[in-house]
Amino acid sequence: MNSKINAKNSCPIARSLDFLGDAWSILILRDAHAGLTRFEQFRKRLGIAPTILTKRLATLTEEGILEKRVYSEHPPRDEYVLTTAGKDFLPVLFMIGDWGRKYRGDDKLVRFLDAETGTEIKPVVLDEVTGAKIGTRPIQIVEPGDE
Amino acid sequence: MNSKINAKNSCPIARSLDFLGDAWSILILRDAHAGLTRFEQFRKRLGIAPTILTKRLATLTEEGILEKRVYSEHPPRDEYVLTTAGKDFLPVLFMIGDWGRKYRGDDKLVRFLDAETGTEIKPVVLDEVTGAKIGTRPIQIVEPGDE
DNA sequence: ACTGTCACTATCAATTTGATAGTATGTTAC
DNA sequence: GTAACATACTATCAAATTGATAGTGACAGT
Repeated sequence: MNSKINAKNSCPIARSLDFLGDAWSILILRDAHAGLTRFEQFRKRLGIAPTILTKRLATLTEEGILEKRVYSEHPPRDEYVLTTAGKDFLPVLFMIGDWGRKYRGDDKLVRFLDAETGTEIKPVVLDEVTGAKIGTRPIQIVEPGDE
Repeated sequence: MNSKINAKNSCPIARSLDFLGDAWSILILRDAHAGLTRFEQFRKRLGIAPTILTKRLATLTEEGILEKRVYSEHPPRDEYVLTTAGKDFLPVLFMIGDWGRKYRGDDKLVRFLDAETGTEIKPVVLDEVTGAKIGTRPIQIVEPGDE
């Protein structure tokens, strides 16, 4: 898919697809949120070929989702940390996970707990304005320019 | 990426990646939620090659996200409608869109309004149990088997 | 008969993927 | 001091996927 089409699309979903729309990128982001930062950590955890990992990390860095940082001059070592944009991707990951748990789940899934209460997190998407759950009320789509 | 790896993974995010992790699939789902159902509708709206569209629709159908339905015997015509699993994907689409609006947005984006109130929808992910916004509190990851 | 619509399939060049091996720059153990 | 190890990659290349273009089959309308 030509990413230049998406970048100029008026749809906010399409705009996100330059890096999303690739399974490895999503898994890298997941692991970055779990605390991984280094090339070898990602490679081992994901079982991804180094060629592909290099490409994905480069894309995510260009897209401003990860940031490359030198953590050792001698020997020269780099790590990849989440930017604010990357951290803000967490809700998307949670919703993807929630869908997977519901429709691809069985008893052997990882669980995410609230560290303070120890309770399992049940993510829901609400409209902050009306307080309604997404999907329970009709939606109106407005193209830019139309009033 | 080998999809069989993801299907047996203990991570709910990985389990979702058999169809997600492809930009076209996400766009097809977006348009299905906007009311499109037919091959030619998707093809024209997305500018996708028919070979690719056939493959994506087949995958989404196999995965139980879309359902193929004959809407005319003479002439023979099919359409693709969202299953419950497909409809439940809407919150994910909203969060992807929300991220895109924040980090890839400008003034020329489509807006989503609550049809009843006419207000713009501002999606947030909350933990239904604690009521806290996702990302504001530390998370504990529990592997299956570990107590 | 001819043109049009719809839901595709066939063909095939170009791109992307990803497995494997190797490299550059160092540190550590003996 | 040299052999092994660690990290973050790059080079190579076969295989798979992508996607552009053209065509097909079943019908409808005029």
